[in-house]
Amino acid sequence: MTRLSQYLLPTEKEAPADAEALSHKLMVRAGLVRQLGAGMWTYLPAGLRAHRKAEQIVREEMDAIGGLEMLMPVLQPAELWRRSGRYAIDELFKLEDRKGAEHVLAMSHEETLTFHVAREVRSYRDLPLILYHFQVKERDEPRPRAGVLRTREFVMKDSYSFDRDEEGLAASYEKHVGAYDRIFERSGLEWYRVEADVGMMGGFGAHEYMAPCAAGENDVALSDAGYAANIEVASAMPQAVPDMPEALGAPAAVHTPGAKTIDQVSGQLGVPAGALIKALPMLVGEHEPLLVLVRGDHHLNEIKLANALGKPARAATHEEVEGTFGAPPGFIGPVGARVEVLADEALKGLKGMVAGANEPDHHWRGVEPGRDFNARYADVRNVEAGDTCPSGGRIRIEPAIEVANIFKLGTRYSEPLGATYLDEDGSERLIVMGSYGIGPARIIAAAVEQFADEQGISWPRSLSPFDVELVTLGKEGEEARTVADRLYEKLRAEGLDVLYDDRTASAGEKFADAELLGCPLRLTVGKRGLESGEVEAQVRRGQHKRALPIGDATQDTLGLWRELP
RNA sequence: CGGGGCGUGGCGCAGCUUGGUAGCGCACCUGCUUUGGGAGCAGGGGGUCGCUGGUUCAAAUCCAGUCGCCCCGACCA
Repeated sequence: MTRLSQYLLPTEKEAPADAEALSHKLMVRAGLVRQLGAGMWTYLPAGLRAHRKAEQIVREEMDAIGGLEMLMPVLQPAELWRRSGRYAIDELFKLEDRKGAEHVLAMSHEETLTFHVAREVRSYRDLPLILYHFQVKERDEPRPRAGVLRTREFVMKDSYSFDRDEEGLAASYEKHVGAYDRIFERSGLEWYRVEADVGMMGGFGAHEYMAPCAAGENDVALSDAGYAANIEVASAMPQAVPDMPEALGAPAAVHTPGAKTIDQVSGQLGVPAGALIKALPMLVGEHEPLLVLVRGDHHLNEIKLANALGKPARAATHEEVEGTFGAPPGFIGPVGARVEVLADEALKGLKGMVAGANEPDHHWRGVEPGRDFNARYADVRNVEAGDTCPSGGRIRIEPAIEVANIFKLGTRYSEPLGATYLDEDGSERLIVMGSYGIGPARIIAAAVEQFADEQGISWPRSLSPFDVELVTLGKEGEEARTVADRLYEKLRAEGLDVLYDDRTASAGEKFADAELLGCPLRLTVGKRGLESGEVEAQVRRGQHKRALPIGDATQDTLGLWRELP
């Protein structure tokens, strides 16, 4: 029974003043969600329907690859997290019960499920397994933001694969790639599967599913040649520097008073920023000094640097630069450097460069990497729009929201939690794991972001809280009401989810609300249409209207529905 | 955690500079009229001015503290 007169769909003409992101504004205005606190959101009935639509797509595709649904608690003993070494994570909510026993609120369920599998799985005959659940995750986010996009509590579908070996893991991983590809195909979103950072903790590989939208927190490097990677790990051929200065037989000192920044140096010397060598004094693992070089117009990517070094590095402070690096900040350079030098690969083979002279107010011109200083090389820069990707296309960079990720865990959890099995030869082996997350709330928020227009939300039909919004303009006892009542019952009998706006409100108000909520199809039954024996159908995406003869309205609606995006 | 901003009926805001017991629009309730693009008229209900303390005869307004929320950055298993 979804008559709007008896439903809770509190729409607002104005968005909350503190809302910034489009999905935040529209989901509140359309009556889908309400805020309880920072990063805490309530789903109202219609919002929950959309969330469930996303969940159901995920569930069906998980079941299709043999995933087994279960349910694990959010409240957990702290001990489990001590064993995996994740107890110290700041994002983990910690609490005590009345007896003083320590607990946590789970931020994901690797520990929990590995704990169970360690007890229930004994033989290679029990493997492989894919287990999953939909459960609330709790994370003490440093900064919740953008409505439902980044919250402290949210539902995630997380699945975990358990295999005998890495070969098995690869197969389970591929199954998830297939399932996730189908999930996002069905969702109606614009999406990309991109290479992701595997982080310090794991080694084999990871992908993220990204939905491009303005409120996205990630930057994704894309090319028409099919390249897609998170900017954190993206790699590409740099663009050539225009108007490079001429090469010199040997470096020549130049006076550059007060020129401490790339802009100042390139301005004073009249050379492009790309002709400069940007020298970044870093400390690796807090102690080892390292001078990292990138082209003047490029930017260091600290994640790629950490991956190249095998451990994180941070920028040295001014005091540390003068002490440890023996050079004045702003004029540091690789020629005659006292510390180890790591150069970005984009510097290889360049000539006629400008670099700091390690003396106040001086630079060198005509510097050539390899000739004038030695360095080891690694790809540690951010790709830039316009670079050439490995498959030959030009890179563009778009903001996107991470809607899912898949990750090869290996034995990261099976080892500390003792998840082993007996192999055919009787030897005890560690179970090899993968973990795969997907956020239904982000899917629906991304859909709102991607397809909204001036009037409001425009759902893809796969995610819409209702298939059809039926608007009657007739009052109790009038023909338009009677006809709409009948149509409502018929459409429901055909299996469509119909939101029936039977309120006594003005036509304008009903239409505006319908467009704000954004169901893919709207049917209007009013006196005007009935005079010519028709009801009006309006497709939300593009707002094209079409008249349906009353007698065929049910079948015509079903036909229209099947063609919708 | 660093920087910035904001807390006044459900939503959006004014009032604060210069203290005198709270107002506007929307929404809501009642009645009548209206009914294909956010209706009209009339009547009405609803606010510890985030909280605590201080100054004062008197605090939404001044002072101190505190809590909450938003944005940028850092962070993001």
